[in-house]
Amino acid sequence: MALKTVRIQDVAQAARVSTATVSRALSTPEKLSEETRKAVFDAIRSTGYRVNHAARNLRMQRTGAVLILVPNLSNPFFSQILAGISGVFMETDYSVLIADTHGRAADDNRLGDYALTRVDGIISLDGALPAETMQEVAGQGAADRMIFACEWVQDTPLPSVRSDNVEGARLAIRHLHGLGHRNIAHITGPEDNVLTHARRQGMLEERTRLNLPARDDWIIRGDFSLESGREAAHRILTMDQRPTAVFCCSDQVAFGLISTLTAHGVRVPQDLSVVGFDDIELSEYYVPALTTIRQFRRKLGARAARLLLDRLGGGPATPVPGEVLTVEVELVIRDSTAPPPPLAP
Amino acid sequence: MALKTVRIQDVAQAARVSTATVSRALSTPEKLSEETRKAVFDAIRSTGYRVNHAARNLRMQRTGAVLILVPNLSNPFFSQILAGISGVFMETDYSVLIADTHGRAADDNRLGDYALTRVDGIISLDGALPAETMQEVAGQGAADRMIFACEWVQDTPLPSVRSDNVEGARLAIRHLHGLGHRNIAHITGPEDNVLTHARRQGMLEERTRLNLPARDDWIIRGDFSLESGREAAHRILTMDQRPTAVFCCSDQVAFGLISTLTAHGVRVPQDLSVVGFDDIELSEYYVPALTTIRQFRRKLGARAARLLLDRLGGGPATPVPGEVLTVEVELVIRDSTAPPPPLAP
DNA sequence: CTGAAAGCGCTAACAG
DNA sequence: CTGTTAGCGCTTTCAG
Repeated sequence: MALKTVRIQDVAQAARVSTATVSRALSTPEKLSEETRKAVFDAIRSTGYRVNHAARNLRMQRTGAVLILVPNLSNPFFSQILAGISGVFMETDYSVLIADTHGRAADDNRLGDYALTRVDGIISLDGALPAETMQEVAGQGAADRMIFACEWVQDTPLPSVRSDNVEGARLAIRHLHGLGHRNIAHITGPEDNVLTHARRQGMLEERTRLNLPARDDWIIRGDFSLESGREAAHRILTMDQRPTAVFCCSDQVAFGLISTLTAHGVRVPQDLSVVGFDDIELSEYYVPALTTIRQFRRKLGARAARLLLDRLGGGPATPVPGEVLTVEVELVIRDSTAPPPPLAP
Repeated sequence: MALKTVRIQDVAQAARVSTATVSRALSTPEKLSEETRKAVFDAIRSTGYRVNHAARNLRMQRTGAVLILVPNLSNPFFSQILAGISGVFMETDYSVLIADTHGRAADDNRLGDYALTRVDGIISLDGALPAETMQEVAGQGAADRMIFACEWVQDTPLPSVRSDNVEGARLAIRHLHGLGHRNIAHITGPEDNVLTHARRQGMLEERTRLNLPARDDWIIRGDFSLESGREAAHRILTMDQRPTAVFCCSDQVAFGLISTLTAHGVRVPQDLSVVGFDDIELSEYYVPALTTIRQFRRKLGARAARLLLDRLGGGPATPVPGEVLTVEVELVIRDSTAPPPPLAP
């Protein structure tokens, strides 16, 4: 601020009106006489006035910002959801704050602090918020200003926007079954994650419905990461009876799996078929191009943003608490799936 | 805010001191008597007080936030830089605002608006800010509160933190040359991008130094994207004389290239070697695992954050304007490069 | 339709 | 070491 800051009062002076009028020109221009309005806007332009948000927010008892809680900023999966969210708020006068919870949400009561004094609302992409944090948020009356997107916390009354994870898993299994696979393994996410449960459930349901064999060691614990895909590959390589197809809880896991399998001479899809989940941009360009369940991440983010906006603005169609908005998913068939090898059992 | 908000005054009352004392307890606790300090902190705890940042910021003539300008949020390359930046600011009382410039930086004077009233400082990962925007920023005295990271704007006095792009390109070419390649192509970034120039320059320098053949059509225009890698592949497939190796300006381009080449029966690295740039997490898990130039993105982000922090705080070692901090890069050799095929010229 | 005036909650002189 | 006090720049009654 090298140049002295232009206040609303300077504008008022230049326009020969009161500060109240300038303020009104900004918020409710239609309530001013044509003449006055023009004078004010001319003054605004000539003085180079910019509103001071700190002052406005203080006065209005709001912060003008929303907080996005991301489990892991360096995971490309989230960036497109962020893009969706960010796109919506860009059109509003809210600023978007982004915080990485690093898997282990704000240890101290930082979240509480933010919830109360730094932001008007929160979108959490992290479903692993500690119960006490949730309590605090709820207890502080911030509950109607927080929603979940993508992930969510079980048994919370907060609304959420999520992909149809169960259906996604079903689609994957059905696709593999349609190709002739019967021995299908699944690499899960971390045990405490809601997505893990939803996808595994869909997988199990469909497996049962189709009467496919169930072996315990075909459910392999992972954590959505590339590394866990690699580990799963090693597990599979040492199995006495290998599955002919693997449904992975994320594309990253699928990449880790395929890369390691390939390095060990197992060909995908000739020897083993792989289905991912997410359809990140890269999946189309993997070798082989990955068959996967597409999540509309941008749309999901945008929808979450709008939902929060509604609640903040006391919008008309304010959804009931606990509402769940489900975004459809779709199967994208590429080159990582094929009929099982003829000689396989 | 269901519960009435606790003000500094309420704390003062509870602790039987003045508001000034409470304020001091928060900012300079060492200047209070043991006794008073304890009383205040007890009161803070019992009342559940939280500072109101809008008020503090208004008073202190600051905003308590920094803005990160990202060319494209959905590009995984940036997310880890963000993580690095975000990690540093997490330790401070600055909030991190993230805005996607969508390649075409804030059309309206939104950036100016932000620069002046919503944030104390800016880190731009976008080197393609229109000149007029830069002018505005400079003109507003915001120049000493803005820096670049990763990308930068040519001929600007603003400091920047960047990878050693030229050296990275040299390393790539040297590696390929060491394997026996002489016919090396390069897929560039967009023409108006500073990284494009730096990397191409390094590439050309080294090619000259090593006395390698230069063909114009071996410099292929791209734009860092997967799609542009695919397009480049098609170009290469139709060349009368194909290069035996390709140095790509980004890992994404390399993926697009390899995936398309593979689909057309060209094997990497047996028929053609490929080197990327960035070393995004996935590169290690690609098929084949990608040989590439590693950028320490997290470190780069963190360093940029600290640089800005210094300038905001008027830190001791405030760097001179225009300073360039260079972060080293390194060659990571994996499986996408090999000696050229024996039969090739 | 417009103006005067009262703060929003906090910090920083300035006194004591 | 602590208290008093004057605003930071804005919006919003309440009058006119």
